[in-house]
Amino acid sequence: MPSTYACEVLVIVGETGSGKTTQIPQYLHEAGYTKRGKIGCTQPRRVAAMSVAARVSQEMGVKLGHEVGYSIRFEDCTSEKTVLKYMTDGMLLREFLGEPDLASYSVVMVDEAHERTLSTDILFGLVKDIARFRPDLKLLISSATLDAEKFSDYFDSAPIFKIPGRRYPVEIHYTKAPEADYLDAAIVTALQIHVTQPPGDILVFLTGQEEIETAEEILKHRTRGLGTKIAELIICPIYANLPTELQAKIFEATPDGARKVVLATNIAETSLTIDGIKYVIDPGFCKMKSYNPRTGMESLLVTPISKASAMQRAGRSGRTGPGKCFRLYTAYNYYNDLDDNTVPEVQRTNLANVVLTLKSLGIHDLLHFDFMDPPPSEALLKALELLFALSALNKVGELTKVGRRMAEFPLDPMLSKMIVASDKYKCSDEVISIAAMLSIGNSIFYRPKDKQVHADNARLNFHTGNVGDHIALLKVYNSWKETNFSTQWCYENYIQVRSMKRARDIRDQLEGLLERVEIELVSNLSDYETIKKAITSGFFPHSAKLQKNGSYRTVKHPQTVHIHPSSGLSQVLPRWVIYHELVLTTKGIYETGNRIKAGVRCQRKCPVEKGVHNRIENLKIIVDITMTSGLLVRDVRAKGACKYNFVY
DNA sequence: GAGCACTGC
Repeated sequence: MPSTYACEVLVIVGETGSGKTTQIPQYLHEAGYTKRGKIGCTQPRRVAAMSVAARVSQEMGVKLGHEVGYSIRFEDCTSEKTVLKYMTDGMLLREFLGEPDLASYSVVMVDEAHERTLSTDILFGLVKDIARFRPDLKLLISSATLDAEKFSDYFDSAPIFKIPGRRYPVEIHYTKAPEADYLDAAIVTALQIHVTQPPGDILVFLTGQEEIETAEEILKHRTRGLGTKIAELIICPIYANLPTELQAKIFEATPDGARKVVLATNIAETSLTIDGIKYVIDPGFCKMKSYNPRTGMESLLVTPISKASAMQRAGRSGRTGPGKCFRLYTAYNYYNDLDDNTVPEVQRTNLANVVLTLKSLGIHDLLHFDFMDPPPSEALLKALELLFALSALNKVGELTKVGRRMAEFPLDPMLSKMIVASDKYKCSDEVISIAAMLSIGNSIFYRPKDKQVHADNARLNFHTGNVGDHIALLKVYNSWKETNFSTQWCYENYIQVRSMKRARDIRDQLEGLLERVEIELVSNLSDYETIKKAITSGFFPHSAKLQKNGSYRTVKHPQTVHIHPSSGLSQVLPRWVIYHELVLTTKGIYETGNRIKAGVRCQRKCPVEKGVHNRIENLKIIVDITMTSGLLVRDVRAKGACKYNFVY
């Protein structure tokens, strides 16, 4: 049936501004496709799903949430009437769990497929599979020009349909020789544009908060030195962790005679668009997550970007008129050293959660799952091994009852396991708070440069009684709750309001899910030991033992690590610790010697010479250890150790 | 005594 099958899948290529996302679902609706099911359209980001749905409902003259709606985590704006449904790709993946054949859909459109998010890649395999026995299901895969052929090949030579887009020309400039210090080069370039080029704002792509803060200081210093000889230069930093009220600055209109320079992370590449940008400075780097399946360690590394990413960055200067992009690498570097596309996330991440999801969809032979770009098999095996150790899978790789309960939670398996275990220890109330706090990552505590001492003191308050970081997080959440979720309280305690609100949303969702897996909401604050036991039954693979010299040795993949100074236990040094994650830092180059360099893997070709290579190699193994006290770990270690012999 | 790209469920 290849010929009939091929007609059911269509690859759409359309640049931004082609209207594919808003128009195609409407055409299909008019053509009668919604008579026998919904049209679902996935987006990588929540904001996009919401705003596109709003626009389409307006164009169709219907109320948002009626015929046209959207569905994102924490917010379902659809009704029984909804026939055009915009949603995040992760949301459709969750829907698969309840409806494995997507019976209520007649059309699925995977939009922005070129971004290759983890969810998009999993969806590919799943929709390709159901299309085999559901010839009535139409699949639309919409992507940027570069990978159209690849998508077409994957979907059995599906036809490609091109939609022209409108775009302003962008002039690309390269450096004549590689830059030794891209940060300095970026600053010099920005100042040169400022004094020599016609009006228009500047966007500089940097790798992270620290780099942005450094650049801001240097720029301020240098423009001050020039005094009134030059026009005003307004410096606007922007990165995801910047408090919301400070982010607003980039959207303020630039006053006449002045020029704005926006110092941004990759957030400005896809997630937000800034009006008035005419010049882009692209040093060619970003921070990227990579995963070492051998050690199970994830790390963030400064890495050269891909050609696709460089083109996306350049395009940011041509949104409202012709633009210019200054690449701080040579044309030779661009054509010969940069990869065509960014390595898809599925190939550089821990797959424990993906494997749990696929298993609960009844897909057992994961090594032969039809990934467009398969992850390393070691990563799959590692995930299977972990799930087995957590008792989520049995010896033949089938989901256990524990595993089925775990799969209900949108969390990493170790966090889900800790929640499932809290049933036994009668402390689910506290454990879901901790799980929610841990799952937002490390953006809870706000630590401005000029008030570090105050911020650190505020943080230490939550550690009274020498409690570990997990219990401290619980105290933070409960204290905030006692103030009736006060914003003022957050400011006084140097805590990020936005993160806390997210923690509350996640916690509410987890509380709702407890009911589904029949875990009673029980609180037990009189005894932290039960809470620690629950945490340990999820996190025993992350245990480490104190060494004589004050460092720690991890149990599973023996390696020397240190407690991160931001941990409340960095001065306490318990005999045993359970840590939440290992992080790469600049500490310990001599303690761990070569092992550190071994930790920095996946080093890829670099478009610039020496200077930047040094920046990368000087990163060392980071280790943040967040932990509970030690006594629990001993019995758990024994339990974990005997389970590690799993061979799939 | 050091760091946290960006999403998403």
